[in-house]
Amino acid sequence: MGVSKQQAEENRRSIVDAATKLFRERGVDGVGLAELMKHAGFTQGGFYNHFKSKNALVTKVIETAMAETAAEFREILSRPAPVDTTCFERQVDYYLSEGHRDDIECGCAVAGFVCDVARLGEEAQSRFTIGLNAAFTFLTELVAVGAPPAKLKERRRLREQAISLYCQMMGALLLSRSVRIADGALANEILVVGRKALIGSSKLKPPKDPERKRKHQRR
Amino acid sequence: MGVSKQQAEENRRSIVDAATKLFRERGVDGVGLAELMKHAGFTQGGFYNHFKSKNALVTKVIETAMAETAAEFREILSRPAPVDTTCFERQVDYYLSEGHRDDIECGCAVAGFVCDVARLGEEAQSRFTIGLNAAFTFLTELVAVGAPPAKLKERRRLREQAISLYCQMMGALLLSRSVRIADGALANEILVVGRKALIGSSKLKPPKDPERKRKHQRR
DNA sequence: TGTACATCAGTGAACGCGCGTTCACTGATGTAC
DNA sequence: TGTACATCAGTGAACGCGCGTTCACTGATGTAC
Repeated sequence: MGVSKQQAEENRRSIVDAATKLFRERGVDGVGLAELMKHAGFTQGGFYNHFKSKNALVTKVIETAMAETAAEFREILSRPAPVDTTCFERQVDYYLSEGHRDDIECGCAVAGFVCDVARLGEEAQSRFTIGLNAAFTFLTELVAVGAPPAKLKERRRLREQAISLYCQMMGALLLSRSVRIADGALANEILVVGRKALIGSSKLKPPKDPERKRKHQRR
Repeated sequence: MGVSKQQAEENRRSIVDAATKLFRERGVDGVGLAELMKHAGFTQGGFYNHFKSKNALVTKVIETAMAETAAEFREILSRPAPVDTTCFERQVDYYLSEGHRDDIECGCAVAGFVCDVARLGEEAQSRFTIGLNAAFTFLTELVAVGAPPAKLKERRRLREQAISLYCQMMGALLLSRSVRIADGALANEILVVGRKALIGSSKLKPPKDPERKRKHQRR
């Protein structure tokens, strides 16, 4: 129907946006191109003006989602408000909230794509890796804030802690999602336990500060 | 072609066995009934002599996989050899081994189905819940062994610790699988860090025992 | 115990359907003169 | 600046294919007498 180059670029964006939500919610195999294009506001024939195959879209979607994830992390770290220990806590509280669990289509892209990506090829995985590393680095920054000075010298240790915390956080999210319909109580318990353990463990070896310790136990 | 009732029962089993492997590896949506029946050694028409739909098979597969998982846990706990702290360590070492990560079709059923189950209905999820609870209970037993006497009185705390450790363990397994093809080094790092953190954290509050503490730090 | 028959697991072809992909066509955009 | 034309995003029908499911048929199993 004749469309400006800029408009075409925006339309391509719409397709990727629709896909990033639908793929997360129902899986790559669970979404057809006809439905996808309809969600983006087009007819299915137009798809191949933008991507050479469904697989190419999948790669693009993961790449985009991961780039956005990484950008979000950078944004948080560069805020005028200083990064302090509550930063990590807020992150955990959000990540393991019922809201985030239930909002799969807009939720964490790593958790949303982790299963599909394991079954996809090298190309998709390598885009995924970028976002995953960004998440690890981001968390490393956050745990570094609360870490005792001795630990600060060892970036490796901090990264290890971040990786381990991230696994726990994402694992809890996925498990909570997987039983939500059948057993809401269990699903919520997993979230609560996860928050408690994560926020607790980030303070396991803090600078000696009895006040903080008491706070932790009170939870 | 005429088959005894016992043989028919065994054949149904073959279908479930083939499905449990294929579904784990490629996802429920990634496996067709024709291929599935071929793997089980039959033609596709016979499927509906055993199940009223693909969905019914999915439910049955999850139910069976979860029952087997639970049975395995019971078997471990009832072994003549006493359950000691190495039990937990061995479990973690196996769970986060490269072998277990790469052997998806025979690996942990919870990790294998967690993503599909989140998208399935209540029926499938409720079967899944049974296995998940069994895993939590099993891990609770294992961490109870190494826990200080004070903690033993509080089953709730132990269960919380078990849930949190399980999330971490499964999260690490899934993340390692998701980047294995594109970045084997990162995939292995996740496993190593996970083992270190899990085995370390299970000993974070042990009975005061300097020997054990030194061992932990040496890792 | 032997015979006649109902049962039902297994076969393989066929069903309609939605999939990913291709195609001829449209017409505004963007370019060449 | 105005005109003629190439480009190409979008349409919607069609392609072959594999999906889940159904069906008529087969023939050994299991049952009734």
